[in-house]
Amino acid sequence: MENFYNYTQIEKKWQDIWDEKQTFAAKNDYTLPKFYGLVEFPYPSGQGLHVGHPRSYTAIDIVSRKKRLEGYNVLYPMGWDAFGLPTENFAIKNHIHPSIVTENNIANFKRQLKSLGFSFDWSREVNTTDPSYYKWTQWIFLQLFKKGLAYKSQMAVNWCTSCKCVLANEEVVNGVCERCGSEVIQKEKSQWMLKITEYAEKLLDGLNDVDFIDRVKTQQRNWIGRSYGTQVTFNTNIGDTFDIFTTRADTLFGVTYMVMSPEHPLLNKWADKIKNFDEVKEYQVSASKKSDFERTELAKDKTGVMLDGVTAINPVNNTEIPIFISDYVLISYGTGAIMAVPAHDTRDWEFAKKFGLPIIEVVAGGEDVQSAAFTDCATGTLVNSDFLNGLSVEDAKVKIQEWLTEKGIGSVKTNYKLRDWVFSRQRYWGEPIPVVYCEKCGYVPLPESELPLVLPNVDSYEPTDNGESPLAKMTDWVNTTCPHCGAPAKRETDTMPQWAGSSWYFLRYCDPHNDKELASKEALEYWCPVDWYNGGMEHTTLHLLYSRFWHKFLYDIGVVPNAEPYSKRTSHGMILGENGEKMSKSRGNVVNPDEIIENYGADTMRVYEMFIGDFEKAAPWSQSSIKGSKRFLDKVWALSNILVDGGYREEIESEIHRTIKKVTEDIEGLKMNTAIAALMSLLNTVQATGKITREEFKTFIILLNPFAPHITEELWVNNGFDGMLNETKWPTFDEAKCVDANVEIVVQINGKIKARLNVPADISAPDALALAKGTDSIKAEIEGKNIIKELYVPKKLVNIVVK
RNA sequence: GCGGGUGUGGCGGAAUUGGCAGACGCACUAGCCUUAGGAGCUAGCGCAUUAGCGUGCAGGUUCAAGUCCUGUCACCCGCACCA
Repeated sequence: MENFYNYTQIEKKWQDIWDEKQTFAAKNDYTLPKFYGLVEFPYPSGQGLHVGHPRSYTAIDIVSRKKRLEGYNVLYPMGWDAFGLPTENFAIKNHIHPSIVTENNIANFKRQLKSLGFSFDWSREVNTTDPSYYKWTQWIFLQLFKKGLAYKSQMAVNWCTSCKCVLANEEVVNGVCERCGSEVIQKEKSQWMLKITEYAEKLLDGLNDVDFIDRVKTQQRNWIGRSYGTQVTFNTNIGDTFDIFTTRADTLFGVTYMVMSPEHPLLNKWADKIKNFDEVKEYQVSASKKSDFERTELAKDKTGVMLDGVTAINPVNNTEIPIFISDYVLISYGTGAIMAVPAHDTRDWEFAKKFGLPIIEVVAGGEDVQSAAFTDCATGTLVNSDFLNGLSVEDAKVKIQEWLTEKGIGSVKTNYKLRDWVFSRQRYWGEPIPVVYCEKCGYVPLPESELPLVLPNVDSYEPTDNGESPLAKMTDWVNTTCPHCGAPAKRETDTMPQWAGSSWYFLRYCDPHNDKELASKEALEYWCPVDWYNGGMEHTTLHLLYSRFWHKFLYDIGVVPNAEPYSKRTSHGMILGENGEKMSKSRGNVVNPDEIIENYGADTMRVYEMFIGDFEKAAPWSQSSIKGSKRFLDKVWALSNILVDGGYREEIESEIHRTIKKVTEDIEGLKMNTAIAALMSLLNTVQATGKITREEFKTFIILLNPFAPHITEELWVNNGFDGMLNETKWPTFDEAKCVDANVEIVVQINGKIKARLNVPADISAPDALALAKGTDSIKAEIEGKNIIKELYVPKKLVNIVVK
């Protein structure tokens, strides 16, 4: 038999068999133990599959295949997150309807995925652009609307001055339009919002109950950004009061001025009290003109205007202090106003220096506060603070809180960085928002019986001049009647963002053809939660957070059985170009999966991507390293040549047990690279003996099967094993048989290796030490010296300390 | 600035509770085989020609440190005036 196998033919053969037999279709038998493995469904772009996609898909495919061999009923589904801007832009540019572009792209992606031999259950394929799917996306929106979690709000959006069109944040690159390179400004528009902030607490607390990798949990926690502090009411010289939020109420005696955001509503109310209102007005205008980009760039250079005529009174000492407006205070966080403590806050310190304001130290223990702010909360003692003097920061916070509460001017307050989710896009290629606007009734939800509200098929889906959705031009579609009062009304013409369809797709996989509900109760009870979800870190604060939000909402209204959608979340590292840079067309370092499959085969591609390095870390592609994986599979193929009858041979039995243990555990820990290394080692051992027994061979190819499913199935039938490999059982190991009867230990003198000994694995410490000291080379080393200490670490080493 | 992470051969990367650093693979070198080799097989492969030195750098704990502690440098990712 030749040493090379015809991977093209073999892989096609097995892919056809799996397809035809529906080998990997999840069973609807809800009595079986289940495993729900999930990977992020792709956006079917025109570029086709990226070599990064299969890294994630292969890993969970391996887990899924192993779980099946272990007897689980496995759901490993795939679908298409197909609404979105690139498709729409491509459609506009090439004058092809987005639905056709989508259809073509999906066909290409599907072909590519199938050519990699993933064990997806294709009978459950979902597509977010399919009306029978987005019917339920719209349905969920209606439930959110009914519960007051979807609302309209006036807010600033990105506007391209040249395209005369609203852009999503992703379309604004370095402050200019991604498509034409023109300036992007902020424009006020009315937008649909989802009240994700209402779930901030639940989203945080839920993290304690799930098995997510730490960096995902940390990133979500930081993003939600809970901070505990105090809301304090300040009086003014004109009688009005206003609130500020602080986490450092202990520093109240160090407050030397106040700052309000330029957008603060009290400013207009105070217009006639503020003597320099013209100046204030001017500052407000210039602040509003700054783009986010400029605001970030100018972050270090503090600007502001002092109010002339209105001052604040510090409640702890009745000192009159100035009020400034400055854009370093954000209207969207806390109360839009702060107390400034330059001695103990870096930003306040910079501002105070620039405007020549006093800096009063109230926490001692740092450097001179005139040269830098002392912000450490863990050390330091209160000074210049009357009744707080001598306390630690921690104690002072408690005491001042009590004092403020007693006076009725301060209360405990929790704030979040998380903002509500801007949910509308002025675009064609998205789910229509199922709401009608009636002059009399306002925004009225469509009756559920009218869902899906189908995206009308239009000839022109280009953005309009005035920043409205292309749907706005479809007057036939737009003009309707109010579901509430029957009067003429207009449909909402904005569509949902791409994140909508992907926020619940994993639920649909449980029961994808259901036309009565988004999925049946029984299906959800059985399959939820997802047992293992792998995806990119870039989705941690977007898709992953959004979908947790929707899921928690669906749980609250009784649609899903669990509070958390995913039990376990892992994340893969990126596959970089050969030069170590991110793969991109412009860098010219993109690797095409089709070419790899053509030249090396899908099994080699899979093994290589798993062997490339630590799954969680980025790894550069290497065109020469991939040959090692191919060579490995060629050698596996050649094992048929040296196959003999028999069970595990005594001399390699322990290595086989160790390998089963290693591969079994490594797959669960996503350490695919070391699992493959263990299989390579076993192969090397077996090859050195010149033969392999049937039992050894059987174990070996089952262990390899999840990694390289085609070649192993072929070897299975070629060598006369019964049935199909995927119907067999995962091998088991015996812990007791994982160790050899004899092991090599090293003998160290003062920690330096001086000899190696072969000893029985269960040798006693005294015997091991005696044996070591009886060895010639060791005898010479300890001759005439004092033995201070001697140790035996079982199965590892002997260390003799001499002087 | 804040948060998270990473530093190990020429390269990708391995190393249970601290216990033989460099598994496995790539590249490379020599030999074999071949009409030929971007194929295969065999052997070698951290540095240093010896007892020595080696896991970013400097200390420390320990019989023993890639692993623990203190300090420090570099790079990567995320957020970015969140009071």
